[in-house]
Amino acid sequence: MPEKPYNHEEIELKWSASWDAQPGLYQAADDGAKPRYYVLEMLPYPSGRLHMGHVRNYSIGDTLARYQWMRGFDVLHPMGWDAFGLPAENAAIKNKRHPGEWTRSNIAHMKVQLRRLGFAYDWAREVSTCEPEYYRWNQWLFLRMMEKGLAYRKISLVNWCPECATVLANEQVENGCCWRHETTPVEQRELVQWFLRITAYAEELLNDMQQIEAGWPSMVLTMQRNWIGRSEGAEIDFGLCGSDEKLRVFTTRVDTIYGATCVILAPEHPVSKQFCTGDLAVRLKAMVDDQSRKDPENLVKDGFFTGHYAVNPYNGEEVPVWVANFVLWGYGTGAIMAVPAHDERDFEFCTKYGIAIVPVIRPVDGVLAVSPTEPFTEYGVVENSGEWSGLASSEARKQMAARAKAEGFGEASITYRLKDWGVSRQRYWGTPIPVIHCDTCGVVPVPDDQLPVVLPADVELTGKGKSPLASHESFVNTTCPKCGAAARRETDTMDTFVDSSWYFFRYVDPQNESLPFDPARVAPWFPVDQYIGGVTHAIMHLLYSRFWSKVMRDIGLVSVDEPFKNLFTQGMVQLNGQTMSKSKGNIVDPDEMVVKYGADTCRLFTLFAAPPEKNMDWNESSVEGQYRFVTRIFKWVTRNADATDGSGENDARALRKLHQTIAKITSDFDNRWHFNTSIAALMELLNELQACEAGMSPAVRQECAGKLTLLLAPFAPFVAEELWATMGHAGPVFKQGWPVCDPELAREESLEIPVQINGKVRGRVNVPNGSTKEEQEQAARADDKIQSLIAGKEIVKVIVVPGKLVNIVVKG
RNA sequence: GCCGGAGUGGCGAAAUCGGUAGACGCAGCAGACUCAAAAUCUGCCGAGGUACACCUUGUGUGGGUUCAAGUCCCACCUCCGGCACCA
Repeated sequence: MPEKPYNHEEIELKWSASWDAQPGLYQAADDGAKPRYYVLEMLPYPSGRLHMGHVRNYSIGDTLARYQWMRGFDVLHPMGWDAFGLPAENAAIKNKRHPGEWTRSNIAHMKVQLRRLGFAYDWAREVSTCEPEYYRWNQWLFLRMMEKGLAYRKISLVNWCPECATVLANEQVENGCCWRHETTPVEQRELVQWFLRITAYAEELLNDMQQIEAGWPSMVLTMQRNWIGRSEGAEIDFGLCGSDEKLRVFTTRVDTIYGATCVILAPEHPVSKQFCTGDLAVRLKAMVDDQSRKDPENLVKDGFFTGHYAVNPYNGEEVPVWVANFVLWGYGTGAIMAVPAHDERDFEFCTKYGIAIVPVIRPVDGVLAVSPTEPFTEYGVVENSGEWSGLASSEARKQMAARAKAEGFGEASITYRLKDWGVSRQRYWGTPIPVIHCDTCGVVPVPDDQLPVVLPADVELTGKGKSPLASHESFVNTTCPKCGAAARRETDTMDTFVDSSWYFFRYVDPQNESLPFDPARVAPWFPVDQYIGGVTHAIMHLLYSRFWSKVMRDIGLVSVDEPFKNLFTQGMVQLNGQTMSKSKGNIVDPDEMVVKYGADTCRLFTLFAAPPEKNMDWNESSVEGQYRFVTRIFKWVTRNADATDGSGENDARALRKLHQTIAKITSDFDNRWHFNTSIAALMELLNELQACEAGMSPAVRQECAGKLTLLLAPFAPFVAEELWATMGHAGPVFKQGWPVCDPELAREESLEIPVQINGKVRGRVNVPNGSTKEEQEQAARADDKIQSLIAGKEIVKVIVVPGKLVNIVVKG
């Protein structure tokens, strides 16, 4: 067969149409006949167009999915849409289009893009979170959480983004600003809000990390561990002078309590308000409202004495009660005991205001400081602390907390940085929270058989004022399911992170109308074998998903503790070292790439440019290199596929490289996913085959053409399918068996090994593969050049690493 | 400040277990083909030297361990990510 020219457009459009016409092509059999493999990529927000980050994420996942098909697994590879969210509302306001219409047309376009790129998704399992068929189960699950006390309402200070006109979860606040509006400071507002009790699972979220330690990047686990922020300590009640009330503080260093020289309250603490009257009330108000507290980096410690005193329960000493801007209301009890001798912050504060500094801990091998110039914050030996003096810090912590418990003025306690997940959003385009407010019955859950609470379509969006649903009368006005009286619907919607916290379960049973999914169908697919997405979701999405899975397990829907066995976080796609973004105007459009070079080239380039976990820079001229590679491989295979001539003197050489390449790529897949080196190995193979071509027999040409096509298939599905069909084989190519390396054929007959003298390479000798140490040493010594270099010198020793090198150590 | 990760040619990178540093590709240079160009093919391509099948030097900096260090240890510098008054 003469070589064919490579026409990417013709080939890709042809196979694209063919694959689209076979809806069952990428479906999992789900019958247990083959071992199952679940490849999951984070579902996109339907913003309108795919960006290069999507292309990279999905190229990695698709390559893995196709490889696992070829390895004989029953692969589940679904895709869906994280379709609720604020951008749809904003776009609707701007363009006077309904958010649903905007979202659905975006989905339609992006789906075309995904298909054009050749990603092998089972579209029969497509999930779109803005459809009532999906979000009714958000509501159903929310009601189950209410029943278990895991969803609750409370008044609290919450993060409010004025730009979004809604509340944000703690996880959605970055540097005091909204995660979507990086320059908009988040305000604190006191509102009644719905919360999910993620803190009830704090301990489990920490402990179960050992189940996924092997399969998750340690950085993500560390970030989650820090976010949860478990801290062991004690809560201690200080008496208030002239009152029966107590003031509770949290400390991790109760062993230092004899050094406490004041108690400090957060400005928001109720006792602060109680103690501050007259002028102090004005100072307090100013401190509460002070926006600069949002920026902890530049916050200057500031505080004032309330005029009140508290009593240290251990030694009866009276200490002044202060209010200070650096004490956080949201952590611990919102009040601390200040031990300036043993805490950096307390030292800074007390030095500034001339509060006494009393050292009570000495270094294990040192003496107690007299008038310290800096705090000693490490563990040591307790001194000047009554009966506890002489104890080691760690021991004193335990014993002193036990005493507090025994005498009723405190107890050992564990505090978390993690707070409950605020899920209320005062926006339209989200899942309505399924409760009804009745004047007589209070908060009443919507009964299951009335789900879903459907978002009304006819809503006026202005972006101003309160939640759009609140002014929709026919939505708001309803009757109480309990007493039948007139009542009002809840008008807040759920955080969209609820939607993405369990969608991966729904994929397994996406049409289920009586449950979120059938537990029996879901069980065999979990945990997900491989989850792939950006590290930006390390805390929010991944922590919420872990939490939600545990709740579903406790409801009896799921049998695993952890949803994702293996997590892979891919790097960002950048242009000239900068993140691509609309505001910077440096977006590379995948569509243009596909038109110009084809999907195969686009995919190969994203995989070749860098290992998948690293950030990669988009460089158009490098893309052309991939196009050249695809063209060369296409031409080589088409002109050799049914070759009839050739001597065969290069057969062994060609087959050796072929089988070495099979081993290399298989190992890349199984061990580390460095597809850049896999593709480099394919290039090396092609270079070698071109060099050998004239001397290859027809049978070996065909053999190499076929295997090369199979090795290429996970990376460049279109051209591989075309070549496979050209060779007259039945497809699809990604369901063929993955080539197996024959170690005999891959084996090198002789090896060139370097000969070093004193660790410097001085020559190279050829030895038969499998030579003994002695044979290698002999070959090295026999080399003319080596002989002349060691002549007359004393050989101290000779190190031989079989197949690797010979190092002769000489003296003189 | 604390916790991670990284630093290798002009560029993206490779070296997976301490054993030939720079595979593979991009860009560049030279040549072949061509009236010419593009495409394609061949060769060269870290730096310095040179007798060009050779020598010296070289993986952020400075030390160390080792027959041997990009890789291990100590100290430091720079960049990226996360956390950051969490008591």
